[in-house]
Amino acid sequence: MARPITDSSKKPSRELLLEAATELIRTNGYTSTTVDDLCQKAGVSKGTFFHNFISKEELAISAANRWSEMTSGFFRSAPYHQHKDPFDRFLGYVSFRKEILKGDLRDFTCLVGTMVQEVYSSHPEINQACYQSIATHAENLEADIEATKKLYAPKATWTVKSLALHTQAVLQGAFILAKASGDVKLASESVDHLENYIRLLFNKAGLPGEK
Amino acid sequence: MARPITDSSKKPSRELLLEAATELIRTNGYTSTTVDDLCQKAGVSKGTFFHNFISKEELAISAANRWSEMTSGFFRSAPYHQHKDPFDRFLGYVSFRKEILKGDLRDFTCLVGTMVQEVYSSHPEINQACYQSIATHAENLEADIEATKKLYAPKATWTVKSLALHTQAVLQGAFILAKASGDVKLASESVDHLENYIRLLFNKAGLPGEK
DNA sequence: GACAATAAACCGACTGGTTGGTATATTAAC
DNA sequence: GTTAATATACCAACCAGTCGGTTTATTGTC
Repeated sequence: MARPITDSSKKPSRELLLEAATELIRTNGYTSTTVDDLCQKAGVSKGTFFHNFISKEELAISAANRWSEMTSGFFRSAPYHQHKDPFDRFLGYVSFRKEILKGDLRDFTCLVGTMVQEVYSSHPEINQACYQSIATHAENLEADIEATKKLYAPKATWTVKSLALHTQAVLQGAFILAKASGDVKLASESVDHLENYIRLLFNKAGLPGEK
Repeated sequence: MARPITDSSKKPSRELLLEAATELIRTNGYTSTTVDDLCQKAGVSKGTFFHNFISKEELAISAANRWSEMTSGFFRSAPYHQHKDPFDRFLGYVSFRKEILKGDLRDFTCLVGTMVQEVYSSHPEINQACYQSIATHAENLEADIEATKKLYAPKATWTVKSLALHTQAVLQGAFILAKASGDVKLASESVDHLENYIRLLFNKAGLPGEK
C-alpha cells in the first residue's frame, strides 16, 4: 500500500508529522521523542518520515518554525487587539495568555521553550529556530508597549524590548511551575503578578493594598 | 584495581557521579545524558555506576535532592541575610540572583528546572524531586516576604506564597531566554523587571519614570 | 598483631533491545 | 513512463542495565 491520498479530507503526511512532533515534544521533550513514536502518532511509515525530512533535527527545526507561524496567527486574531488604548491591548494580551492556561498541560505549554533546554548546547540550529520564535513573538508586543509607554510612563528607563521579553520569561517560568507542581493555578498566579506589575508600571492601579 | 579510596583527597565515586550528572544534565538534559557519558566524566566504570545507583532514574532523583541541599546551603550563607529590613533581605535575594548571572550558562542555570521539562510526564518520581527543590527554595523566601508585606503592604491581596513562586518563575524564564539567545543580558534584564516590581509593590520607588 | 573471613567498592566485557537513518520495492498521479 | 509518495526490511551504532570477577578495607579470632 502506498500513496493512499488524493482524498482531500486527509492532511499531507508532512503536516501530520509536524503535528505529532508538536504534541510529543511538548510532552516528553526532543530527545525522548523517537522517530518511530512520531511515525506511529502521525500514522505514517518511517520511509515517509525520511522522505519529508532529511533528519530528526530538520523536523524539529520545521516544527519550531511552524510553531512560530501558528502562534502568530493565533494571537493576531485574538480579541484583545480591538481595544483603543494601547495599555488595554498590552494588558489584554497578558490576560489572554492567562485565560488559556486551562485543561491539559500539553495544550498550552510552549514547544520551543521546552526544546531550548535540551538543545541550546548540542543542536544550535534547532536552538536558533526556537529563539527566533520567542523573539518574534515578543517583538509583536513591542508596538503596543511602546505606545503605552509614551502615554503613561514616557520617562521610564527600562526598554520596550526588555519588557516584551520579560513577559515571555514570566510565561515560560510559569509553565515550568505548572509542569513541576502539576497545578495550573501556580502558573496563573505568576501571570497575575505580571499583570499587577504592568498596571503599577503605568500607574493604572494594581491590586488593592499597594497604595 | 578497586576500592582505591581512603586517600582522603579523592571524592567517593557516588559524589563524582552526582557532580557529573549536574554538569551534563544542565548542559544537555536528562535523556541526552547517557550513563556512559556520566561514567566517563566522573572517571569511573559502568560497574561503579550501577553499584551506587539502581538506575539512571535514581541517579537523577539523587542529583535533584543534592541540588536542593547544595543550593540551600549556598543561599543560606549569602550576604543579603544580614540586612535589618526584611524588604532589603528580599530584594537582596533577587539582586544576588542577578549578580550571579555571569560567565558560562552551565554554571548558573537550574538543574531541576531543566529536567522538569523533559520528565514531568514520563518520570513522575524525578519530577517530584525537582518540584520539591523549587518549592523548598521558594518557601525559604516566605518569611522575609511575609515580614515585608506586614510592614509595607499589609492590605495587599496577593499571597506570600504566590510572590515567592513568582520570583522563581521569573528566574526560570530568564534562564530560558539566556539559553535561547545565548545572551546572559536578556536574563539580567528580566530580573531587573522583577526587582522593579518588588519595589513598586512595597512603595519603595522603582526605576525613575514610573512616577 | 597476625590473619582469615567477610563486606564494600570497583571494573569492563557483554546483552537484548532501541535508535536514527538507509535501501529498495510498490503504488498513485500526471 | 516518469516522478512523487509511501511502505517494509534492514543496518550499524548506541543505550541502559547485567554479570562474573578483582581489589581493597574492615572485622572477628586467636
